[in-house]
Amino acid sequence: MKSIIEQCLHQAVEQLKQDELLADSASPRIHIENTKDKAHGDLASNLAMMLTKAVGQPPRDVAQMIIDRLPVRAEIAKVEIAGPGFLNFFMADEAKFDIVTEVLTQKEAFGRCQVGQGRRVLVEFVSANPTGPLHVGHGRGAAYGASVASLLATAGFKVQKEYYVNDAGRQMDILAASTWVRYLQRCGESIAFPANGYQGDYIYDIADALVESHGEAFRHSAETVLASLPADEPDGGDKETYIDALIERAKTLLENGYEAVLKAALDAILQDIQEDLAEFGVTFDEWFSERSLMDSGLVDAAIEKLQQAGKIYEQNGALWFRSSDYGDEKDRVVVRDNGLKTYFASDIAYHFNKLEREFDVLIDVWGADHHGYVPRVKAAMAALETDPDALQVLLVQFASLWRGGEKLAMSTRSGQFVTLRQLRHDVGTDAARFFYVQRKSEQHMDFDLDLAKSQSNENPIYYIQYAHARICQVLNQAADKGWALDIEAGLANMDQLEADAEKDLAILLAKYPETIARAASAYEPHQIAYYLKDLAQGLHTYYNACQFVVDDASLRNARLTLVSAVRQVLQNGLAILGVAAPERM
RNA sequence: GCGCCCAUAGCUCAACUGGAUAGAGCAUCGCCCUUCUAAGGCGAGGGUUGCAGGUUCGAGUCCUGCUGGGCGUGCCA
Repeated sequence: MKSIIEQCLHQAVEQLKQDELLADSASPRIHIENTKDKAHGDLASNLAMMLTKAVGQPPRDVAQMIIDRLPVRAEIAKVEIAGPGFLNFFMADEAKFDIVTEVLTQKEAFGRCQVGQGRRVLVEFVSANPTGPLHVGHGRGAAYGASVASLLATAGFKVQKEYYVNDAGRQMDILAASTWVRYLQRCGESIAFPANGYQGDYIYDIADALVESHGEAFRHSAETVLASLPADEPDGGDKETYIDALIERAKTLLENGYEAVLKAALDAILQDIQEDLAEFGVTFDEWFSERSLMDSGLVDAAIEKLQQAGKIYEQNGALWFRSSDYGDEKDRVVVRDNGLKTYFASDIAYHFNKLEREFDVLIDVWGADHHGYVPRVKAAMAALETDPDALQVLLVQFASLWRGGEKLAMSTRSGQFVTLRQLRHDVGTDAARFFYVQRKSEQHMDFDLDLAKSQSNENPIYYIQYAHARICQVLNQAADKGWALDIEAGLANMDQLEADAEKDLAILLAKYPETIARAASAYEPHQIAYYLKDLAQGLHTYYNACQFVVDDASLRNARLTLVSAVRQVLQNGLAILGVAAPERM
């Protein structure tokens, strides 16, 4: 419908040019919006106001000039000038229900569009360090990233979802050392856990599995392990120095066994994360290993490239990248004075690699605490002569959890945090996915556990699911009476629909495709959530206003056809958000 | 100190990218189940959009300066 009006307005503008009331060079952006107030018709355009200057007449006069040149269309019942110069379009009632046919013929494809034009987009999200289970903070990134990915796919992008696994570097050594100490404790060695180790209980589970599979193969006496190690923090030492020494000791004593311990820990945690996300309805096409980047020499190659571009210099024994040449606050280290490459070095290589895989758009979903990182990654892309604008970093703010009216304090280092798995078990996947995604990502959000958990009218997810279930049950009941829905008869009798609730529903259905397009181009799945609430409300209003299963076959089929179109759109929208559409509740 | 993000009804949040009288849910107060699921519907009250300027036909939205909060500002990841 919008496109029809757009065409008409376009023709009117051309006619204005022919009549020499408007310069040929003028090409106004034709903007059509949905009206908030029914008195303003169904759709409105501000075109006349936009053209005020170009035409040199007051906006309302321009509006009249446009109306005089509008082609006549059956779908448009009436056009009015209103307010400061708005053009208000009133749709013909018959035309309002055309959308129902579209929905029911396109089915799950209804709402798809081509704003993506088949461009290849890589959505990288979650990418939590594999050093422990996912917590609720990761949950928001997971829900958001997954919804953005399916939103983009719906909008005509070719989407690949990727999880970047930080399986290289010192944190992996700390993980191995933490696991080894727990393992030694399980073997009966009296050895204190390092202050800088990963404290969580899950390390015990990995150690237990290690005992199970390898017996005492990695056991060394506490005396041997601790011999001449510096003091740990509780004993007045430095925890960083201590754990580095402990790591070195582990490598020396375990030799090849060290890799085995590390791999056991890494595999166990990765598998846990993978299962956790799968149960959350979040899957990936690729789990991209940082270590594989290192091993295949891509990190060295990327540094080499920067060197050739003259963007690397040495200072204090380290290699620095001149990111400040590209707007970063200061230069950044890529190779430390001890020869180790930084995380940033891997990230440069990773992003370069993404583009080499011929993606047109790169989307990174990051926690907002990493925002300071954006300029240096873009700087690296620019230095490598790739387009920094191809990278779109979407920042997700933290969610604070509330229970019993109190904010839950969380700290990762002490292992005191609510895991994503706990959250799922507590409130269920549907409610969790919906709650995360119903807020704009850059908005700080409060996650009310009691509300998400409550199976009541306070919980918005049930409101939408209930609308879907209601439609299913109505259709079932009609079928039970021998009045199975006849869509053909329904579509042929749409003129039977005269109630306001019915017209409102049809207009809501027509808004779905544009909601998808808008939400996709802004990376805002929350718009889908709000739309679905509106659509569900329209259905509930209709349900209370009219009886669907009536004796009159043509009216009955028309009504059931309308609600089955609503059901289809509810399904399509919920699928994007990763929320189930139950048939009964 | 500097940089980025945020501030909208009592609470949690929207507002179609600058449009008409700023909207929902929850909470409060009225109504509606012998009729397809009341996890529902209809209605009422509730606002100087943090403050002060500016840009223009028009600002919650854009620009500047304040106030208040979050985050960042490592040869950590």
